[in-house]
Amino acid sequence: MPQPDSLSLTQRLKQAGLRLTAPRKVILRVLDAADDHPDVEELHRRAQALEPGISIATVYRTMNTLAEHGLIERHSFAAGRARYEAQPAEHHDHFINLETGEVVEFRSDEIERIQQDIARAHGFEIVSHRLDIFVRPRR
Amino acid sequence: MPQPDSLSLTQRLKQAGLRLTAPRKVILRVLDAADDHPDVEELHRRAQALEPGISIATVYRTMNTLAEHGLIERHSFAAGRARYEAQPAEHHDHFINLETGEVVEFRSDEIERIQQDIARAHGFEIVSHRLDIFVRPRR
DNA sequence: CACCAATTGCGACAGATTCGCAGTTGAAAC
DNA sequence: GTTTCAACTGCGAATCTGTCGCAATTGGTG
Ligand SMILES: [Mn+2]
Ligand SMILES: [Mn+2]
Ligand SMILES: [Zn+2]
Ligand SMILES: [Zn+2]
Repeated sequence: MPQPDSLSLTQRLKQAGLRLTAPRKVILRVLDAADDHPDVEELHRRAQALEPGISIATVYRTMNTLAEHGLIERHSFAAGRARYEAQPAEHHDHFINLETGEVVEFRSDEIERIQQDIARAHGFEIVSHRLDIFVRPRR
Repeated sequence: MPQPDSLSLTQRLKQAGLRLTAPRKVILRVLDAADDHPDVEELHRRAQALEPGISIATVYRTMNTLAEHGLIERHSFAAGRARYEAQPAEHHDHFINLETGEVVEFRSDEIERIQQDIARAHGFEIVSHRLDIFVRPRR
């Protein structure tokens, strides 16, 4: 059951009872424009480009707040910095191209279904999951 | 194509051209005895119990070395410390019980196959992957 | 327009892991 | 059995990512 994703990030932020502050306006715009999976430093860089003065601590805190409220997803594909994306309309998993660092999204209803089946067989209920596939181009 | 897993960790260590030092003897024994997914602190604790004086820096370095040579697997189920296990004979994925912290292993040949198919369809070759499923007991 | 809890910027702090370095030691070669 | 020396170790300092305390600011409601 995905959330009402027809709403903009801004609308969802207010709906969650959070304040639409100046830094958040900028960060939400950055997230909305992103078609990749930027880390906090990159988000900060992009936000700074739009509006200098935003603190990186605020980016960190905002990502925490947005994640807690389900407006974004946090990933940790590799060691090091976490990476983020706006909560997608439909769940997907990721290929990480080890040669380029590029991240490609995919989705398999079949895999999703099997996960459910196995979890149920073990007496579990799935809260969340992540499937990260590290790949390289076929030669 | 799994590696020659019939060999003991010790044998594989030597075969990799690594030195079988006193601390490593202990750490390998700890890894071999573990049936769970301990973190560095826990490994250090267990190693200390067998042989006081082993430094945690050595445990860190040893885990890196063993991982580089494919003798162990490193996991990061949650934020915080990484967790380890001896390279299993057969690949498996993990359920993480959010209520107890317990880790349960499972394997689905079907999921593995589908991953291969999708990767191939994208022109990728899989190097590695991880599927972590965070669950709770069904009420 | 006043009010006040939520939010921000800043620098200090924390947790996990890595690193530099001097001393030790496997194990290969005498 | 000795010698030899690069690999390895212990220690503490350093690094890196992320969090926190606090005083100042500010959304948004009345
Ligand atoms: Mn999935
Ligand atoms: Mn798998
Ligand atoms: Zn994605
Ligand atoms: Zn496991």
